[in-house]
Amino acid sequence: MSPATAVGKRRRAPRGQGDRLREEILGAAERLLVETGDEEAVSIRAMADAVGVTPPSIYLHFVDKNELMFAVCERQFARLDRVLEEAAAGSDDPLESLRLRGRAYVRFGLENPEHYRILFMGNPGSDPKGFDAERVRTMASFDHLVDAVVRCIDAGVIPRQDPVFVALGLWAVVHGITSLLISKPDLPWPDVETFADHLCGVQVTGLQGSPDG
Amino acid sequence: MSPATAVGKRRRAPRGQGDRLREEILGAAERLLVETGDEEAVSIRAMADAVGVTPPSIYLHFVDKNELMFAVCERQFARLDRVLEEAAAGSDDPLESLRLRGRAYVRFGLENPEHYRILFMGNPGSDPKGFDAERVRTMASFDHLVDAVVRCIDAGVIPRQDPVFVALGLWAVVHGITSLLISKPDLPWPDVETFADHLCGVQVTGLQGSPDG
DNA sequence: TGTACATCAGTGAACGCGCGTTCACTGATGTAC
DNA sequence: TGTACATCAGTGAACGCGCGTTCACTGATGTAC
Repeated sequence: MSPATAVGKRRRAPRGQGDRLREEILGAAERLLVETGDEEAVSIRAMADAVGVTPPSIYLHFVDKNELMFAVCERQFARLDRVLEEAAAGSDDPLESLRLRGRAYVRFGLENPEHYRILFMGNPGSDPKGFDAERVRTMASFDHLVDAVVRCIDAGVIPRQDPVFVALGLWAVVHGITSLLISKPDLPWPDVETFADHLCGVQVTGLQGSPDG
Repeated sequence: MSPATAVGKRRRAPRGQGDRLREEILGAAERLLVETGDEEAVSIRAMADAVGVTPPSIYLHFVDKNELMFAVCERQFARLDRVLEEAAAGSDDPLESLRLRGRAYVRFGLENPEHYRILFMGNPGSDPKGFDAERVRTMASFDHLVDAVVRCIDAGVIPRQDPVFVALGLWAVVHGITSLLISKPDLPWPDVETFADHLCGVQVTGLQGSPDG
């Protein structure tokens, strides 16, 4: 069933619209990540097959696999940011908004474990080239998190201190929950939402009486 | 330089001591993880080469690659536990001891990123078979962490509550720091020890005034 | 209105590579007679 | 004390596989004359 799965379901794109295939390929890559739950399964051949095209066609739209995976990461980053912003908009209270953000982050990771994995659990050496620290540092969602922390500080619910430092700490906490649940889903975890809320809550509470620096 | 790197440096094991090679192979696997920083580089061929032996020899000592990687994980688990116990013994104060434990955990991960990766950042589907949740749940170091939490509760420095729940939370926090630093080492992180101490401290402080359940 | 041509999306076959694993074997060494 | 033999650590060559990538090509379609 694997070879020629999609044969015949695709018509060659009309003249000006070669770019259509590009989008279809990216879509197929994401679908393969979801369906197989395994980054290894996202091969040039598998993507071509999923789209109903031969492998060399991929190279009409991406110079190599690295560039393709880079594009996939970019799209997931944008999606994550969108999801977090929407969640954060769910409350006017800055602390509650921050909490919603954390909860949405964990949910995003658990609903899209392979997407999350390529974004934040990869080997830095084997991440798509160019998709490096600089890229992560400048990603919108991190700035948005820092802004959210600033709003909490301004509102007086978090003591005044370096918001980037606080943001990195909160990120580490939600990342810890998310990635550990992804890698070890069968441990006796408490309910996820409760767990995330609890840990974020504890973290924020702890910031109040921060004992040392 | 890669082929036959180790040629000649090995003598065939004497009669009763075939098991020697087994240990040498495991050692080579660990060395390869450290040196290449890439689990992919730990192939049957690479290990055989590192030990100065041909690939089929590996199968005299492991039924397949899965069993070999399982053995590597077991050894790392034991090593982690040893490291944590030694660190925790550094103080008689239960809270300080817990903190030392957290700090040592992060250090272990950052000093052995690929070892850490195969233990706690793998895809559950591609972890060595048998090295599953059941194995992790029963690993000594987790029990030891729970015990350490119990000691804190008994000493009154952490409010009385389910120690397994608290332990999972603390684990998630140190895992978050460790794994994020491993995957994104180039972000503008604060000093690692300080950061770990700070987050663990905040977490413990937060547990005092735990706002909800 | 008809035809030659350039454009461009996509193909088919092949490349070299490293992987895990299998199979029939070799050759040193301790042991039994 | 000498020799045949069983044991056992390790070898050499090969298997089939899927991978990323390249190369010369095909054939539909819009455009210029």
